[in-house]
Amino acid sequence: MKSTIPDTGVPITPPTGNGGDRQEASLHGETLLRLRDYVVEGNIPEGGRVPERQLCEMLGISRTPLREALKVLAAEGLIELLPNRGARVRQLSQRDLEELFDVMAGLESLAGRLACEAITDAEITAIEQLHYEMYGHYLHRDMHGYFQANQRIHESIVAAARNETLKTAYANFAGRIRRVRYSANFARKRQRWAEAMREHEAVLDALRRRAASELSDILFQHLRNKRTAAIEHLTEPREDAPASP
Amino acid sequence: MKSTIPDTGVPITPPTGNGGDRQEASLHGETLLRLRDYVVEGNIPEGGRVPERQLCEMLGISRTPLREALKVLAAEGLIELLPNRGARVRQLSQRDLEELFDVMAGLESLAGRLACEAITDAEITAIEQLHYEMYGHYLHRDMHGYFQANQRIHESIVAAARNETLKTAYANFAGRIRRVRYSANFARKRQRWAEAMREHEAVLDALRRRAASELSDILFQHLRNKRTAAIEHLTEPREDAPASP
DNA sequence: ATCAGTTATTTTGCATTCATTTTTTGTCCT
DNA sequence: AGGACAAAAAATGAATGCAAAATAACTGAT
Repeated sequence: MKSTIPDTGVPITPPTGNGGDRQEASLHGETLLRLRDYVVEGNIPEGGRVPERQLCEMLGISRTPLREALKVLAAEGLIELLPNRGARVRQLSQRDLEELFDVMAGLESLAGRLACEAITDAEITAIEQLHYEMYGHYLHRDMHGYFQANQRIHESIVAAARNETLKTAYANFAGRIRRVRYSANFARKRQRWAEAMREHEAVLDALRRRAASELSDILFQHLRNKRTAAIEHLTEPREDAPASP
Repeated sequence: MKSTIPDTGVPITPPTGNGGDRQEASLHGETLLRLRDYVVEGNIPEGGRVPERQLCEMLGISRTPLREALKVLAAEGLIELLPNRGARVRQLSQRDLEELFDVMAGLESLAGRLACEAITDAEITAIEQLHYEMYGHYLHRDMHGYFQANQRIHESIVAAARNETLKTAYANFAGRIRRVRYSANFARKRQRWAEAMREHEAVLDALRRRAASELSDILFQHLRNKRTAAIEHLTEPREDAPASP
């Protein structure tokens, strides 16, 4: 067999009890949730083949609901379906990444704008808390903690926009670049770290003043800078690694 | 039979020759395209049931590819699938519409911002042409022509953003509110018409100057105003109709 | 040994079939 | 008549089966 899925010999989650606390009546829905996570979490290498047969065994289901789920994932942009040649995990070109980051920037920019119309003082306080927490991680050079706090801040802004449609779209795009986002989060680029901290302070400032268009600009620029950092990181992947093996 | 699909007795498009000039290798892909158009064009009343069986006969296919297409359309937000109770054309609440308009506003706002970075003088000239054309329709009270020119202007801005991901997302959301958008395009509200013309002039002005954040603001506000007009139109549907039958 | 051509195996796409669930129809009772 | 219950019909969800396409394996020639 030439599949690219690491065969652990066990289903992704226990076959009977469903994995998380989510409930899904239909097998198709359940499969969709599990498969989406499985792909988003990077269990299959980019561009790797995804043989239906093997996934069926993995999930303990027949091909019908699996294929339905694959079609949906393809529509979401996570995988691509080549006619008669099966599904592959979508490989994102540099251009794809640039586009995705820009769309994310647009959505967050919008979220900020809308948030200014509806956000409560309590919500702002909560975001400030997250900001301080993030600052702590920054001081301790805790990349992972920093990343998580950062994510939660951005999610809080999206939540404050009070727009479920936006939230869903945001989650969808975030899923597509999740792997890259994490790994490319200016690993060891301390300069960019400091810069990002300042940008976040500007975000908070604009948010407190409910300055919608200003916040919109700041958020867009913030994500634009993140995009630049991410692309750079991918172009010159490891600045501390030896030049040759 | 209690379906809500008008039964014309003929397939949506001739079974053998495919409807448009689009080509799709798989039956599933073909079905998806045809069904999406069929729904977007409003052939099924809102909230109407979509019996698989009937659609299969209509399209001359078996249930498997049809069901795959339905799952995708559900993921796109055009229809909803109730467990064990089939597919319904998604009924948009007023809140849903508000959210959709806002997201569209965000995407167009982003498109304008990005367009400022890459748009050519020729493209701007083309948009100006469309603007004059639209002005002509405005003077002649030609709603349909006005609407189409308007659409093309917005599409041109999105195209000038040079972002396929954005373009796809935009098309998706546009599809969801297509019906409402058209019917609600301030029918007979001359005041709003004039206002929209002025806003479009401001758009062109900012575009010529490549004033990204300014254009972003203008486009957002423009769409916001459209949203208000659309919602109003739905709330008080016909201002010239008699109050009682 | 390498490569073209051919055959065998696997994989995909779609149709069909089977088991449940829902909806409708029919019947009986008040 | 009207409503509650039960049986029949239809629709959905998922598994299986089958034909076509693609991939892999094999053969033989250079």
